[in-house]
Formats: sequence, structure tokens, C-alpha cells
Amino acid sequence: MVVRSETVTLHIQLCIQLLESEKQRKEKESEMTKMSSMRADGSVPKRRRQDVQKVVVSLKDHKVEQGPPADSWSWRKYGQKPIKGSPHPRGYYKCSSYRGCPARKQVDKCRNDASLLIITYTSDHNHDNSYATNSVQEHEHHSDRSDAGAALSNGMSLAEVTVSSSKLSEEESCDFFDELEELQAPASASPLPSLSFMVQESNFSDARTLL
DNA sequence: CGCGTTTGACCAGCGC
DNA sequence: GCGCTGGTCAAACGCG
Repeated sequence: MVVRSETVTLHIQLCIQLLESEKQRKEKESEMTKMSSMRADGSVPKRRRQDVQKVVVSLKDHKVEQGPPADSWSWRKYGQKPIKGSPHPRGYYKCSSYRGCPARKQVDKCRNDASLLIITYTSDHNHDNSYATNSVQEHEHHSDRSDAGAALSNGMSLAEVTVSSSKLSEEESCDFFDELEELQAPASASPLPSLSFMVQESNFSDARTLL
């Protein structure tokens, strides 16, 4: 399966726009619910796990020994945990490009396929790319609308883009790529390493699939 | 000295 | 209510 890169970029921009409009809608909704969920002492309870906005990027054929793939931000590792059911520990990273930036990412390896990296971005950067220290940003102009977009513009080759609905677990997304691999087996003959790219909004209320 | 990683402890959400 | 699990904190340490 061969996908022209400009076509994919277009689709990704569309995906990002969809995610953003959905996010704005969700923010309005959450503002309403926040009012009712306020604690007696005035403090705001921690966000429920299911409500956290997530963008999942899966990297196929990434060389593990290179470490986590670089994107246009600089990240500082703040934790690592073994995850039940997975032979590989999950790494936790914070954005260190800008102090106080809430952006985080989690890096796991697919339990079935160690060459498949699953990167989960949570929260948005509250600063632009000019704060990033990574050298990549010197010759790349990012739209910086999302981490997924940043990762994409980082010279990665693309095979597939999917915007999925609601709660697809990482395990399931891994299975998704297993299926995808079967479907696009001839593409593996391509000289470029194939990158499977998935954008997932964790709490979409309606199912929506592109491409 | 500043920045990054490692690692054990702690906390809170979630399922039973 | 309790235990399990995931996510975060912070101290210790290494490196340039």
C-alpha cells in the first residue's frame, strides 16, 4: 500500500482540525461539569483517568536502541513502570522545553511486537516550538497544533492514518496494527520503513473514521 | 553546576 | 472498604 505523502499530510491536517473542534466542544462541556464537581473546600478533584485527552502515535520499525523517537520538543524522563500484561516497562516523559509545561508523553513497546513503539501524548504544550531545544526545530517549521503533527513533520514516512473513536486501549491498538500489517503486507517491500500513525482521542462520543 | 536518568515510595482512580 | 494498578514525586546519582 503506497500513500502519497502530501495526501497523507492533508488527511492529518484534517484529523487535527477534527480533534481540535471536538476538543473545544469537550472543553465547554467540562467547564459545565467542573462547576458541579467542585469539592466543598473549593479544590478541584483530579481528572478521572478516562477523561484525560490523549493522542496516541504508533511508530513501526523504530530502532529501539536509538531510544525514544525525537520530536520537536525536549522531554525529560520522570518515571518508568512495569505494566501488567506487558513484558516491556512504560516510560514517562515531561516536556522540559518550557518550565511548567503540562505536556507529557508515555512510551511503551507493543507487547506482541517490540519494534512497534506506542507513544501516548497527554495535555498540550502551553508554549510554542521556539522554546524547544531539540535541533530538529532549527530546520523544520511546525504548525505546532499538536504533538502528533509535530511528530509527523519530523521526517517520518507514513503508511496509514486513522482517527479512531473512543476508548481503544493500547493493547487493542497493537492488535489493530497486527491486522493492518496483514492487510498491507505488500507495502513491506517498500525501501522506506513503514510508519503506522494513529491519532486517538480518548473520549470521543461518536464513532468517526477517516480514510 | 545544570540537566538528565533511575528507582523506590506515595497517592489516587478503579474494579470487585 | 480494600487491594490492585497506573501515574507522579523526589532523592540520589551520573554525565558533560
